[in-house]
Amino acid sequence: MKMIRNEDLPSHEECAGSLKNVLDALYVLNGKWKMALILCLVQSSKRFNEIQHEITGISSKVLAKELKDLELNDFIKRNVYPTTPVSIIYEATEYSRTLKNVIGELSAWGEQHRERIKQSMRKQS
Amino acid sequence: MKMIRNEDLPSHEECAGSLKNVLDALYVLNGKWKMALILCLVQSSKRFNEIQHEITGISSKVLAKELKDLELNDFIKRNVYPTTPVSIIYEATEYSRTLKNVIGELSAWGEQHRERIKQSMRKQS
DNA sequence: GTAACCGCTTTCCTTTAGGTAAGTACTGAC
DNA sequence: GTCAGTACTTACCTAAAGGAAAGCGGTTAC
Repeated sequence: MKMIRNEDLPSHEECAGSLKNVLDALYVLNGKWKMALILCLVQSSKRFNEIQHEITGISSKVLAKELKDLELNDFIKRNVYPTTPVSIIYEATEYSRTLKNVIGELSAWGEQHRERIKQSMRKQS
Repeated sequence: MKMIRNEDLPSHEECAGSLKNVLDALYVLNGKWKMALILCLVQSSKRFNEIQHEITGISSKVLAKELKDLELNDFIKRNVYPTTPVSIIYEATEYSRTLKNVIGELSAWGEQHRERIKQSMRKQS
């Protein structure tokens, strides 16, 4: 008797669509900082040092790299104003605002997750 | 005259809360595969090889590691059934279902993002 | 016996992420 | 001149992610 092979069952095709979507989304939103940076700039446009001050822990090297990456993917815009000295203001694009729901859900989940972790720490002690 | 310093403006405190939430969420959901694996198992419980077949591209080493990690964080449960040979079935926990909205939004966004990329490719050619 | 399947583990290796620290080119204040 | 601030870049390094391929201990099929 042969084993029932996975290929015989149709279930994985139902799954494949949203799976691919999630993988595609994560491809551009990968890494530790991208979502946080988008959230930060959606709330208000900011300068390099302001961002670095707000996202505590990020180094200037990584911040510069992530900003370039986000600009390439059309999530943010780098505006140079000819003041003296020049001001460089990063702002979120319309496109980055399409991530509003994703980031909103993530934030809500993160909040309750932190609470859950705190609870389980209390039980252990 | 002194420059206006960022600290003088209250805006960053409004931002800090949700920023921290997002960072906390990403801390447990980091990496290329975790969200996809959770989605895969929320749709139905599966065996090791079934998962590896569905999530194309993941190696057995990485899959084993990610499954352990997800089990530690209470997102999935590893059930061993004493059949001959033993069946090992991974299933999503109730807690992983709290990510439903996050993953749903991510999937929806990923889908429209892929469409957008396709559009921009057409324009360039 | 031999081969194949299951659920991994092990080894080896390359790539990437990310951190530290220093430096640079400019301007303005003192 | 010197110091501070802005917006980075560069060089160096470590740690983690992740891939390829083989192995392993068991069972079942032929």
